[in-house]
Amino acid sequence: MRADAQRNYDRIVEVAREVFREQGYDASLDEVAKRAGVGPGTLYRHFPKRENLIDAIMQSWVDRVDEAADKALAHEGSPRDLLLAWFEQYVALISLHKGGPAKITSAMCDDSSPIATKCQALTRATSRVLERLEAEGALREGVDVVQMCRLVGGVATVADQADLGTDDVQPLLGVVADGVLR
Amino acid sequence: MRADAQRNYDRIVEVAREVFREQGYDASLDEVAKRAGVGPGTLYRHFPKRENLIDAIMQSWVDRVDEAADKALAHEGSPRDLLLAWFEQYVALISLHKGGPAKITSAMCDDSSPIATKCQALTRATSRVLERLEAEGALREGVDVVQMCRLVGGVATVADQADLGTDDVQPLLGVVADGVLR
DNA sequence: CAACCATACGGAGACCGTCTCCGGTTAGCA
DNA sequence: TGCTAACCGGAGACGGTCTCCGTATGGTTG
Repeated sequence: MRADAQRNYDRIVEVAREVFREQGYDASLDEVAKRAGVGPGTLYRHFPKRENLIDAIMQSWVDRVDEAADKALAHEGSPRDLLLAWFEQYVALISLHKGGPAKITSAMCDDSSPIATKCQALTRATSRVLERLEAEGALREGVDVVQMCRLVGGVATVADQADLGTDDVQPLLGVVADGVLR
Repeated sequence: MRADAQRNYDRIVEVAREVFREQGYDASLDEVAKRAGVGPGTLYRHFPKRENLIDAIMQSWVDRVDEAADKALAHEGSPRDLLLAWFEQYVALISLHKGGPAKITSAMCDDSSPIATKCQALTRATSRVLERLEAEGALREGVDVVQMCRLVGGVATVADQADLGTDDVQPLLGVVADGVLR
């Protein structure tokens, strides 16, 4: 990649992160281009689809997912506490930007999605939590990772779109936890 | 209302129902106007916001909600069966059009929304089911109607956006049911 | 039945976002 | 220094939302 191309690429990602933080994942891409000081053509050449840009923004995010799982697993407490701790981390991670929960949850299991690797990071981290619960015999039969991600993702999506606060979200996660644990 | 206005109003609603069925709630409103043989101005005068049009389309829908609740309540079986039967009805009702689950679920509890009365019909029907379960002592403490609607709505939203089939949705509803029942 | 006017129509067009095409520019190399 | 492949970026096509305003018409009144 040529030096100027790399420069533009980095600048676009940086600016997009800022714009998406302010306006959510539906923000205008032309606005991103403008703020980055490049033409729309340049932006679309580097990132043909919006998802490609989101993917680029999320590069460092994968590490945070793993760290969050570590943190939840380190926490001592009942299986329910562990699960709830992870659910909260999960929701927080996918709700970083408005529109995120819907984008990420609907891309789950779609390997052709540009953000597929990001979804895999989430399912992998959730698996780690689930394995611990499994080992403790705290899990109901027939519960699998993808289901859990969809359930929690669904809660996060509703919370995101209806602008719910933590107080409204917590009980919902509680129900999901109860439905999944013995 | 003048006769020609009424004629146009009815025609727009009729056409919109058709277009939304084909293309979901995000369909172009200009297209609706065109197919209805009216100008965009006419459409927007009758329905200033997309939700107003959706609301008009859903006029008869409220009856179906009540009927669906009747049907679920008539069904004999365990509390879990009853709840699952209602959940499935619920999902089906709000998933009639693509984009519906998200629209309806995020309008829940927002009295200023044009489709507020429709949401109320849903919560009312859900209440009836919940009261029955309550009377049977099958419900956990601290579960309220809105939470349930959000949970099921969340599942429906994910299913809608990720194009999930019934086979994928059913287990999710099962988890919610287990989380809500004793 | 004619005249009037409040009401409603509808299309031109402003505005915004997406995305492409292509003439011009430039980095990197020989 | 000069060449060329790679890259830039802006003009503009396209499609959607929504408004404004000149025009048409339904309904009423004398």
